[in-house]
Amino acid sequence: MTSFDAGLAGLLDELRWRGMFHAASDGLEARLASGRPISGYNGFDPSGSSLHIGSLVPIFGLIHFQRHGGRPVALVGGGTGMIGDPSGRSSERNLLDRDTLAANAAAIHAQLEHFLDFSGPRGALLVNNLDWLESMTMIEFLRDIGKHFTIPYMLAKDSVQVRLDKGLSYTEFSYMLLQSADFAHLRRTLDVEMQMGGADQWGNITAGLELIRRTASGSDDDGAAAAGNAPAFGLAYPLLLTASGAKYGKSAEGDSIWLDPERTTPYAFYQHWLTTDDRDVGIYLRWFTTMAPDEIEGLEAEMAERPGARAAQKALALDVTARTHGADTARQVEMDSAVLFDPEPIRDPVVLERLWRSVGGFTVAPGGAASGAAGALASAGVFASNGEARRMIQNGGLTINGEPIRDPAAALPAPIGGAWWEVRIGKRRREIGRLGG
RNA sequence: GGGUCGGUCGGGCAGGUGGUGAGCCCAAGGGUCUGUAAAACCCUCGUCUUCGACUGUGGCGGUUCGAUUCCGCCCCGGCCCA
Repeated sequence: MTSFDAGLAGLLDELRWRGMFHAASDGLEARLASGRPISGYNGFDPSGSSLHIGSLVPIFGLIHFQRHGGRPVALVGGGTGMIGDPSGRSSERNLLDRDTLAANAAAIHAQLEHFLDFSGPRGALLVNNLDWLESMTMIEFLRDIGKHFTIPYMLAKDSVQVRLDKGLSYTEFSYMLLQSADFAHLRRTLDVEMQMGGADQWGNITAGLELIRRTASGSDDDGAAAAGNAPAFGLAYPLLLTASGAKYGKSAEGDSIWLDPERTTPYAFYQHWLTTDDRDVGIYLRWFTTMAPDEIEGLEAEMAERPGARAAQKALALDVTARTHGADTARQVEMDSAVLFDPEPIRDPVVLERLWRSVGGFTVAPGGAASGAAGALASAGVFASNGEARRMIQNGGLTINGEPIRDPAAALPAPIGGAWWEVRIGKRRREIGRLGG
């Protein structure tokens, strides 16, 4: 039986239990224990119009922070994102990039609303560092930011050290100063006392602490004196790796799993979590759900007893999908998955039509059905090439409408209800085909 | 700007004295077993009109019966010098 203080005092205990605690700066624990309201922020990259599951780490950092009474601030790096791309520097391109970045920031905001509560006095905030970085003059930057850092200090950072022999541009070298400027700005304008981030961000986080400490020391900042007398704090999560050592956040094919249902369907999203390695599922339950320790440990015990039932994977997939795409959608794709992976092929045209729409399907041209199965499926886009289709068939990986297909040249089986094919590719792929026109 | 070394399958590398280019490792996919997991084992991994044919060694051109190899120009990356 594990339980945590529901308030700020219990935040670090809970993060430790979840395995999400890597490091905290001195005084953070005492500052949280004081129970006084506190705001904390985490940065997000706005270079795309959607977050992907790699962003779930910082998102859940903020979720747990908010659950324990903190005010989460999500920072989109519109300013840092702009200099991050060294190509495309024409002024026109920059203006376009501004529009894109603004759109991306809005899209990210919408996604974060599924995870964080933006309402009320302690509601989450979204800020864009373009708003203050863009107007800062070079003189201001050098005088207010650069002045407080020594070259030896900057060179000592791990992130710099590993790049010294490979080379890094001045822009990249300066990145920690920009991030420090963000932190100092948020500290000053929104009273944000804490920055959260992955372990790889720790150097940049502490650089921000350094800047705030130096600029705060002259002026009085009595607010921080009560408990934990530092003016600002940092908190880092560990780096998350999969059991097989791969970089977390990519699908088996190397594609990102997006939070945007237009990019990754809720069905594919659910499937991604459902096929989680046994060795990872306990970690993911801790990191990507808010389930209580009892519940997670119960699922783990069940998995140890009857691993084939995959109760933990199912619970994980349903919970994360519900949080990301809504409870109704999550239940729907859960049912769709059950139907698609039932040993019995689907015979009901009504069900097939629904799946064709919700799970995403392909269309076979009227003439295509008569030609060989390999060619028909390749031209319908199910396979990347004719050769891939043949290979799959020859390896025994294709079943259509319950019939194993062994001959690439054989015609497609008769469509169910005159229009539908249920295609099973390997153990995991499921596609619904429709006779098109 | 000068010099130099490189660019070969998704990634990392081999090899190739002008005569059929693709081999290794990893990743990936299929199969068997199980559980839509892992491991293990087997198979596959350029394209096509597939018992056969056609591409293909950064790009464009040249020499040649024939170019990955030789020549010229260009693009990209590493290192050294300015």
